[in-house]
Amino acid sequence: MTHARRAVLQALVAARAHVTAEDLLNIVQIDSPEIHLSTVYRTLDALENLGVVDHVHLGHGRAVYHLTDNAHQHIVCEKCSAVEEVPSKLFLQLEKELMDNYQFKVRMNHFAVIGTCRKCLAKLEESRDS
Amino acid sequence: MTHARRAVLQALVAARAHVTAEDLLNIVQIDSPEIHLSTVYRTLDALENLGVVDHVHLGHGRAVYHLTDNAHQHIVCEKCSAVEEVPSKLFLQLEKELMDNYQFKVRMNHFAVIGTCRKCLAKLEESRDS
DNA sequence: ATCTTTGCAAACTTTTTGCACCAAT
DNA sequence: ATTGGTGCAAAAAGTTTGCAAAGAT
Repeated sequence: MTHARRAVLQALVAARAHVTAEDLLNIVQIDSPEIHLSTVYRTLDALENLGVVDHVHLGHGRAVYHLTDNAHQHIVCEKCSAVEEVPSKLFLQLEKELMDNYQFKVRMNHFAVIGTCRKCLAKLEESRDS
Repeated sequence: MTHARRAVLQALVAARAHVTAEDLLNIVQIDSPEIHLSTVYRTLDALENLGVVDHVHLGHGRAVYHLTDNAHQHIVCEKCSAVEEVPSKLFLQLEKELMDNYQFKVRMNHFAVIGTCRKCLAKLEESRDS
């Protein structure tokens, strides 16, 4: 357990949400500006191997990291990029079906579910009306 | 409609499966070696805007492209990278729940569902026994 | 003393872009 | 003739790696 690792882990706990590697870098650099982005990646990698941390792809580009205990999924609007969390239990039936029919054990939360959010759907409605 | 676009579209139809931009490049270059990777990307982009093509992220790195009409999802094993297609109807209930509870219109197939496939699960069982 | 981790710079992978030239209507 | 598409090379964006120096046990 080194200084850098402690700092990254603390930042991750403090963030209490999905953060990118760069977000974490910005947080840890407030107190420890010498810490490098590659150290953040290596620490996250180590923490993932320990099963403490997971990363999720919310969309194109950057991945976000979070502590493993959060039992939720992410739904991401492809129009406005809004991210919402939804409880994992909505996915239970799908997980069961994939297990029963394909003997496939889903790790559902690795990718976000993308689509169109409430607000953007409403906007689309509006513009169709006019 | 130019030569390059025709070639890319033909390659995509011929492939009849998920292919990466580079796969497509390799196919079109058999007959038209002057076609460039950036043209493939630009053509795919144009075709996506027309709604003819979709791309899916199967895992880290490259995306795969396919014609829009294929109504299936991809499940990808994170251990062995095997890709399997599953019918969209397994996802209907989830789509309905997200719509009813969150007014969120899923575009389910943009990301693959990742997890562990039958074979790799079996291997894990074995190694646990020994 | 040994083995691991760090900082740094540089590589890497996939995709996008600027630009001058060429092709399609 | 004009608008848009193409080839190329180079940039971007996100992540990974090689290495020598520094740190942990």
